[in-house]
Amino acid sequence: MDYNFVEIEKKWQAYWAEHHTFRVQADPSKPKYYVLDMFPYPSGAGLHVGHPLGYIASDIYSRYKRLKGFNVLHPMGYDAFGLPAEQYAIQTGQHPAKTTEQNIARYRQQMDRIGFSYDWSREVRTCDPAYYKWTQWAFLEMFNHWYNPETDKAEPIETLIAKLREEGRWDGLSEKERSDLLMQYRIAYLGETSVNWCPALGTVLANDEVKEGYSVRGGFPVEQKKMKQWQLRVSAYAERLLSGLDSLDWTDSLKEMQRNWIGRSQGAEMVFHVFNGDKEYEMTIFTTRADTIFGVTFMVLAPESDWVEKLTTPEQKEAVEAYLLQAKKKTERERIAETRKVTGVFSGSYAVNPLTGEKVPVWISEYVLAGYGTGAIMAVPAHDSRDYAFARTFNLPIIPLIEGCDISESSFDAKEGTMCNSGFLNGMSVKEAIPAAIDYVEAKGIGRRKINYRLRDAIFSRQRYWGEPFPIYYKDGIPYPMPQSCLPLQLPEVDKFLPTETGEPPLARAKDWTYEGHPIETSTMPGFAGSSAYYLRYMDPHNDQALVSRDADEYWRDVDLYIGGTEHATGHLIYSRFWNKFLYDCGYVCEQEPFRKLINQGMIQGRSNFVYRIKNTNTFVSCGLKDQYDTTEIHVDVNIVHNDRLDMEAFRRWMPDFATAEFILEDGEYICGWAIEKMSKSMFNVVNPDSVCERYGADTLRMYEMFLGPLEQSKPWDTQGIDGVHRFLRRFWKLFFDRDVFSVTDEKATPAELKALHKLIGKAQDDIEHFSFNTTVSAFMIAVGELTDLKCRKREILEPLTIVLSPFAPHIAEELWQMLGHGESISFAAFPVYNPAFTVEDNVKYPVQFNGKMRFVIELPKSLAPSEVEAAVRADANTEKYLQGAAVRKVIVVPGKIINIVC
RNA sequence: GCCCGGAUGGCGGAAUCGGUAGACGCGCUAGUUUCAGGGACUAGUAAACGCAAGUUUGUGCAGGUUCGAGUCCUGUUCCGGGCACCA
Repeated sequence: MDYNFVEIEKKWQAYWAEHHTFRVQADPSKPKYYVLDMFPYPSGAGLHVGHPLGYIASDIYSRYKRLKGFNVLHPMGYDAFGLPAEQYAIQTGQHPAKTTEQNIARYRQQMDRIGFSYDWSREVRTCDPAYYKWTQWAFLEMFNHWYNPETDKAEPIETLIAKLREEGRWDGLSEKERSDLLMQYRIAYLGETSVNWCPALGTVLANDEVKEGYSVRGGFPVEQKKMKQWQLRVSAYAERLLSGLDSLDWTDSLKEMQRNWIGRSQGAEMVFHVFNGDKEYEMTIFTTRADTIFGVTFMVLAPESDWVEKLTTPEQKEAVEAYLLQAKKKTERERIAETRKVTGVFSGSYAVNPLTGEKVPVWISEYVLAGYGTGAIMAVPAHDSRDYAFARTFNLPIIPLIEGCDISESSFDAKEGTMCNSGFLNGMSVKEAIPAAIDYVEAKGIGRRKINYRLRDAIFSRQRYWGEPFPIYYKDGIPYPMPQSCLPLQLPEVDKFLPTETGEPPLARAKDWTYEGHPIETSTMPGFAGSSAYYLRYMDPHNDQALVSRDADEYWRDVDLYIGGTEHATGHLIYSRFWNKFLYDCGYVCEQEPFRKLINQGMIQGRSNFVYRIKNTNTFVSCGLKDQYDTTEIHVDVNIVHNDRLDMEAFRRWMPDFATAEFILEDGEYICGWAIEKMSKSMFNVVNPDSVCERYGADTLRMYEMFLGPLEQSKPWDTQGIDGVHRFLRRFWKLFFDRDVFSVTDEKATPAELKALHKLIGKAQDDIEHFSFNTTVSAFMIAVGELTDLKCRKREILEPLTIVLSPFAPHIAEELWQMLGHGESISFAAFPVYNPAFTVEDNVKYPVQFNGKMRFVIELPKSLAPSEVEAAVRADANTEKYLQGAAVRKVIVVPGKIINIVC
C-alpha cells in the first residue's frame, strides 16, 4: 500500500473541519497556552511558500502543546483594512469589501490545504463592523482619558477636570476653550503637528510607514506638512514601553530596535536669555552635554520653531524668510539626500550664556528638528560634529573644552578626557563634569534634569476610505465623541473612492454623513488601529458587550508565543503594547504586556533560474556551455525547472516566443543557472504552496519548510532538498507495512529499538521547546532510519513514534493512528514520556592528558566504578602505545571526564 | 556615522556546559535491482599525500587564554539587518 498523501490529506482535513477538532473553550482544569500568528493582510496575489513558514512553526508548537496536555488557543484572522484594496478599488471601481472578501476566501483555501490546527470559529476580520466596533470603542476610551504623570497611568478625563478646577483653570472657560485645553491631555487627541504627507496617496502617514522619504506602501515621495490630525499620545508611555521590554522573552535585536525607536536620552533643560533688540525672552533648550556649556558659541533654531518669528530682527527678516521658503519647498527625500550640506541663516538676535554671561548669535538651520526637545539647541562646535560643520561653514568660533583634544579637522565627540576652559569644571573628567554641571544649573535655578524620547505620538487619521470611521462629530468646530450606542459607526457607501474636488477625504462623499445634523469626521483610522488589540478579541470573539470579557481575559491572559515578521518591530509591536498598556490602566485587561515570547521568522527568498539565449537566435545553451557563446540571461519560471534541469517541452509551451526554441545540451540535459533573489512575480521564482502540496503533499511541505534551516534565519527556497524529506515520509509510512500489508505486531520491543525511540523522544522534546525544528526533522530521519534497519514493526515503538511526529506531519500521523486502531484524533494523544534509561551509552569517551599534554582519547565502559578507572586506563592498548614503556606513576580522574596520567 | 547579528565541505546546515568538527538532507561517485523514469536500495564523499593502514592541515583573517577553542578574550576583514542631522 503506497503513501497516498492526496487522499490522506483530503480525508483528514475534512475530518478536522467536520468534528471541530481544534475548537477550544476556556477550561480552568487545564493550563492554557496561547499561540498567535501575526494575521495576514489578504493581498490579491495569494500566499507564496514564504508566508506559511511562521504559520507552520506555530502550528507545530500548538500541536505539540496539545499533546503535552495544554488547552491551546490558536486562532487566525485577517488584517483586512488597508491601502492596496483601496488602490485596486480606485482602479477598477470594485468595492474593496468585495475584493477583500475574495482574497480572504483564497487565503483560507490555501491555508486549509496545509493542515493548520486553527480554531476557525474564533476568526476575526478587522473590516467587520462587529469587530471594528471595538476599535472605535478603544478610540473613544482614549479620547476620554488623559495620562496622569503623577500616578503614571491613564485616568478618566473627569479626574483632570477636577484637578484643573482645583487649580482654577477650568471655571469661566468657554466651551471651545475647555475643548482646546483638554485636547492637550487626551490620550487620543486632535493636534496640529508636522506630519508625513504623501501627495500621491493623498494621506498622512505614521513614521513607521515612511522609509527614506518614501511611503512604505507604494514607494511614493513624502513631504513634511503642518496639519491638524488625530493622534495617539504614545509618547506618554515611552518609559513604560522601554522598561517593559526587560520582562519579555524577545530576541535582543528586536528589543534593541524598539529601544532605538523609543530613543531615551538623559540630559538637562537649560534656560537662555535671548534678546531681539530690546525684547527679552527666556528660551529653554535640551542638551545631553551640560558639561560643554562653556563652549557654546552660538544657538540654533529649527526652521519650524515658534522662536523663529520672535527672534528674527527687522534687518534679517528678508534673509530669514527666503531661507524658510526654500527649506519648506524641499521634500523629505531631498532633506535626507542633503544631510551633509550645511545651510542656515542668522536671525539677528543674541542669547546670553547663563554661565559665562557671554553674548552668542542665534541662527536658524534645518539640522535642528522642531519635533525633538524644544526645537532649539545650544551649539558646542568643539564637541559636536554637526555644530562643528555649521561653525566651519559660517565662520563661528570654536572653543575646545577638553585638554589636548585635536579639533583642527573635526570635533571631539567622545565623552572622555579632562575638562579645561570650563570654569569650575576644569580638571574634572567628562563623566564627572556632566552631573556636576547639571547640579550647578539646578542649584542656580536655570535648568533641570530632563529625559527626552525620540518616540513621537502616532498620527492616527488617514484621508482614505477603507478604514474604521472615527465616532466623532463636530459642533461649532468642536469635536465631540459619539455615544457608545452609536457603535459600530458603519463605513458609509460612497460613489467614488477618491478625495472630493475640494480635497476632502472620500467619506465626505457619503450621503448624510452626519450625527444629529452635525458633520462626522471624514478621516478614517490607519492600518495599525485594527491590529492593535486583535489578540484580545480572539479570546472572546463573539462578545457584543465587551472587547473581551473579564473571565475570558483572566483565563487566556496574554499571548505565550507570538510568531511573525521583523517588519513590525517599530510599528505594530509598539502600538499593540501601547494599546494594551492603556487598556491595562483602564482595568480592562489583566496583563501589562501582550506578547510574552516573540519569534521573528526569517524571510524565504526566491531561487531564480535562468536560461541563456544566444543573441539574435531562438537557441538556448545549457549553463555549463554558455561562456562559449554570446548569450542573454533570461529568467525562467522555476515551476518548469526541476533540480536546475529545464523541462524543455514545458518551456516551449510557456511562452509563444519560445515555442520553436532549440537547445544546446550538456549530457542530454539543459542545466539552468540560478541566483538567490527576492521572491517576486517578475523574476518568475514564486513558488505557490498549492503546487508543492499537489506534488509532494502538505506534510512534506510542512517538514521541508522546517528542515530548510533555523526558523529565525532568512533562507532561499531551494527545491533541491524537498525530495529527501518526501522520501523520509515514505520510508516512515513503509515502517508500518510488510510487503504492502499493514502489519504492526504486539511483540515486545528490544533494547535497541527502545533506544532509537527514546533518543528521538528526548531530542524532539528538547528541540521543539527551543524552536529548533530543523534539527527535530533530522532526529526523525535518524530514528526512522534506525528502525528500518532493525526491521521494527512493533506497536510499542511505532505508536509513540507516530505521536511525536504528528505535530510536523499531522495528516500521515492521523491516518496511521487510525490504522493502529484508534477512534479518536491523534491531536489529543499524550506525548510519550522520555525515559533516559533506554538511551544510556555503553561506553564513555575520555580525553586523556599525560604529563600535561592531551594526547588521545580512550573509551571505557560506563559501568566502571571510579576506583576501577585507573586499572582500565593502564590496561588500555592506546595508553600502552603512547606511554612507550614509561611507567605510570599515578592516574588522576578529574570530574568533567578528564584523566591525567603522571609518568 | 551609530547599534545589533553572522561567517563551518560543492550546497542548506549540525555540534545543549570549552571535550572525537562536519550530524541530517541535497548534490556528486561507484555499485545492486525483470531498472521506461525525476523509482527503490547499498557503499563512499572536508582537503592534501598514500595502493592501503595511515599521516598532516582544517570552522573569514591575526593574535591570546586553556591540557584542550567553531565555542571564551583582543584586534581585523567581509556579509546581512536596524537607526540615521534626536543635540
